Order: sequence, then structure tokens, then C-alpha cells
Amino acid sequence: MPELPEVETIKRQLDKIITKKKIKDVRVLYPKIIKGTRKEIFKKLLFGKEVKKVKRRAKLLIIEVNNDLSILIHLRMTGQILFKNQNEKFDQHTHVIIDFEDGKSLYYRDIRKFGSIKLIKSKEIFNHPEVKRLGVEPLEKSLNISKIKTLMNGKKAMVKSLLLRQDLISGLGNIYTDEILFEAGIFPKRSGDSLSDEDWQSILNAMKRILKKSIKEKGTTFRDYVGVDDGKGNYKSYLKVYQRAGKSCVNCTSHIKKIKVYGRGTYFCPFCQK
DNA sequence: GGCTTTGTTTTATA
DNA sequence: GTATAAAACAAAGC
Repeated sequence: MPELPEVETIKRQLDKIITKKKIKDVRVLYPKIIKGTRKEIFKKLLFGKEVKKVKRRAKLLIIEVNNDLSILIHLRMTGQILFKNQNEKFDQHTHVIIDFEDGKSLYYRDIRKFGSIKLIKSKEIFNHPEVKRLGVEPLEKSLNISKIKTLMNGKKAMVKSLLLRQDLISGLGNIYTDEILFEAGIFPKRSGDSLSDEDWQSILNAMKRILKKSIKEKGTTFRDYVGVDDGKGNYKSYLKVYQRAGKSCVNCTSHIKKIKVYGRGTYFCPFCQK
């Protein structure tokens, strides 16, 4: 489940590795992953292009190539990007391969096939609907207490659903919302307008602290997430509630419970989170 | 073969 | 019209 820290990890790794590499070929094994462009056009447009920069916006990975073109990648649940030799073997879950002139390749692998790859003109990126709708980045300095209060003002929905809304704050997913709410000591079903200023401050602090720590640990590998070197993320060992149903709370003697909130499996401590 | 999984979009409801 | 909740969707694993 690649969320902000996982995508940021991939972005940092990729930017170091593939800038200035020239694309020699593109192999499309499962065309449905590519949205909005026919695979022949997709291949043709990328042929011979050079990678300029790798960026991230929320959970989106953006690979800029020359001619003002950008590859927009959303990994959804099980998407992976692997950097390996061109002649490397790949399995049935590998759907798109970008070959570089130097004998290296990027492999897009996705067990569930929920992810997407799009080709967009770089100057149109910020007007692209998938990017335009996104709210503030959680680690931006501009996301301070007054900003978050303005964003959430009058919202009566459950706090977990507010944190998952990408048009308010962009980049949080199921793992980190649960961890943030535990750290802040707030029950996920609390309505937004029941939270005090202190509660929002706790959420804000937990959000920044947890995301930064997870980026440092190269993200969370629960099942499928790996970095471009196939390496796992170490934040799993810091998880306090996510996927810990039945286990004891790290702060008290209660046991972690699992409920459904906003249609999502949600983990919390019934004693620590009010 | 039904249930689960997540992020996002779409539809329904208040 | 707006905010929220619920359902749908993508596809595969168990």
C-alpha cells in the first residue's frame, strides 16, 4: 500500500538512478495499465527520450522526460517499480518495462493491476484532474495549525475519513491515518467538528513526525511494497496499531481492536483513543 | 466462489 | 447546492 512515504522513497531512489538515462525501448505486456494513450503511441512518444527528473505529488510518481513530457504513475495497492538489468527474468505480474540504452530497465509490476500509468505534457500536469484536485502536502511548512483548522472547519465527517480525503490533505492512506490517530490519542470515528484545537494540534504533530520517520525508514512493507532495489521498508517494526488486532497496546494493557470506518479496516486502541 | 484488500470515483441520501 | 455515506470498481489471492 504505497502511501506518501513509500512513493517518496521510490522517488528519491529513482531520481538518483535514472536521470540522464535514454529510453531505448518500451515493452508493454498488459496495455490496460496505460490509461489515455494507446500503447503504440505510448512507445513512440517515449522512444529516444531522456529522463530529466523524478518528482512526487501526494501518492503520484512523476517521471519527467525531455520534450516536456511526463510519465504519471499511481501505484494504488500493489504497484511496484523495480530497477534491474534488461535481460532480467520477470513474472506474469510485470506489465510495462522501460529499457534504457545502458542495458538497465525499469519494471512496472502490479499483482492487483489497480495502478495506472499516464503520459501527460509537463506543462499540463497541474491542470490534470488527477493532480489538480489534490490538497496540501502534509509535510509542507504551510500546513500549520491555522491551515488545518481552516481546512477542517465545520466538517462533521469522521476524522479518519477527513484525513483520507486527498482534496484536503494529500498523501495519507490507511496505514498512516490509523497510526496518526493512535499517536494523537483520537478515536477514528470522532466527527471532525468535535475535535478541539489541541486535538488538531496533536494530529498535526503526529502526522509530521510519523511521515518523516517512515521516509527515513524507507516506508512500510506489509506485503507488497518494495523500493526500486527490491528492498523492504523498515517502518513496519514501528507500527503501533495497523494490522495488530488482538495484540496488546504498546501504551496500556488493552488489546488493539479492528473495526470498519469509511469502508476501511481500521485499527485502534479502545483505551488510548477517545 | 465469496470475501477481503485500498485508493478513487460514482451514486445515493440527508 | 452541499456534505456525507454507501456502493462500485479495478483484479487477484486465499
